[in-house]
Amino acid sequence: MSLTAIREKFRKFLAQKSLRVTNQRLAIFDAAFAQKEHFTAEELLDSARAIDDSVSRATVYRTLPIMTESALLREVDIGTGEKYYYPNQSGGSTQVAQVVCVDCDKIFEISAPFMEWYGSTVSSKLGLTPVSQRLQVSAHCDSWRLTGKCPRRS
Amino acid sequence: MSLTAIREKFRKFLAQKSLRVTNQRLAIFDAAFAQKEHFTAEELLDSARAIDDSVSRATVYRTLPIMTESALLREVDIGTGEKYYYPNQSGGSTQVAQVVCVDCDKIFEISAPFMEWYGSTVSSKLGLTPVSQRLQVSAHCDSWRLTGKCPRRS
DNA sequence: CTGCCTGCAAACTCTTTGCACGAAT
DNA sequence: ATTCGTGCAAAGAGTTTGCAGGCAG
Repeated sequence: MSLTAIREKFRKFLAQKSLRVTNQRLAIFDAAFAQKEHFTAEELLDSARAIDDSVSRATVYRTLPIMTESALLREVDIGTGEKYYYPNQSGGSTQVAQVVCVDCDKIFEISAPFMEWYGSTVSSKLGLTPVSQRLQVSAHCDSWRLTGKCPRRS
Repeated sequence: MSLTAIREKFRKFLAQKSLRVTNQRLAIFDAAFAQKEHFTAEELLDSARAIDDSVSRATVYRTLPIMTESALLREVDIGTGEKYYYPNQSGGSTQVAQVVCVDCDKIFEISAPFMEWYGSTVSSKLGLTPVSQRLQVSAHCDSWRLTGKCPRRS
């Protein structure tokens, strides 16, 4: 899906939910889809301000849930206190696991279709209906194991 | 393992690490092992104070990592902001997944030995060495689906 | 024009920390 | 007698929210 097509999808989502298309929301959208890695709210704020310096932290925090709901962004919580986001290029609701480097917090997204099967199997045994599942692996990079340093870390 | 045996294990762990056996630490220990469900730091504080009312929030927060390190407690982060804990009766380091009811936050612990295999497989492909893995399924209880109410919820 | 959106700053939640006192070894 | 552990209260991090003014529809 092209960037303009996705931006159009965002406009439509806003319209459909009777939400207004503001410059700030568009700036945040553009900033989000310009990211190459997972990003935090704070990083998104910086990028969005480079596009439209009137964007405030509050608006970023108010816009993120909208973009997550509309499946434009994915939210990842790796338990570090802050949430990470990344553009959902695929458009679908693919099941993904994360491998997280505990040294630099880099996140790798790994397709894990079996997760959904596991979720249903385990839930039904408990009389529950699964909503979502997450699978995360924390790991050291091998260079850390060998040299005590993570190449991506300060 | 009996409760007194576990309490003894706690004393030994403290001694071995040159940590002092204080009334507060023992009260927190007893409070933790009296819990029937997963509990939060705040809940543990309440229970511990019922045993020794001199226990402070700070000491609970300082003791939890000690008990987690010593494998007496397990820590679970389900992404709700606060961490949950529960006594590790088994003594071992079993791989467990969680099924979490999104209505009442009840946590079910499910044995999932394959997680470790998955973690190593996926990590090695990325040149990483796995440290830990977590698998969580969020679900509604069926009574919520049918009646719109969760039996355990306010 | 109406009412949603916005920026600002204060509030919030959970957890951590600096300090001086008190207790375990 | 040391030194670690403690309670208290303040600080911290990330996120949310109340309010008065601003802009989209």
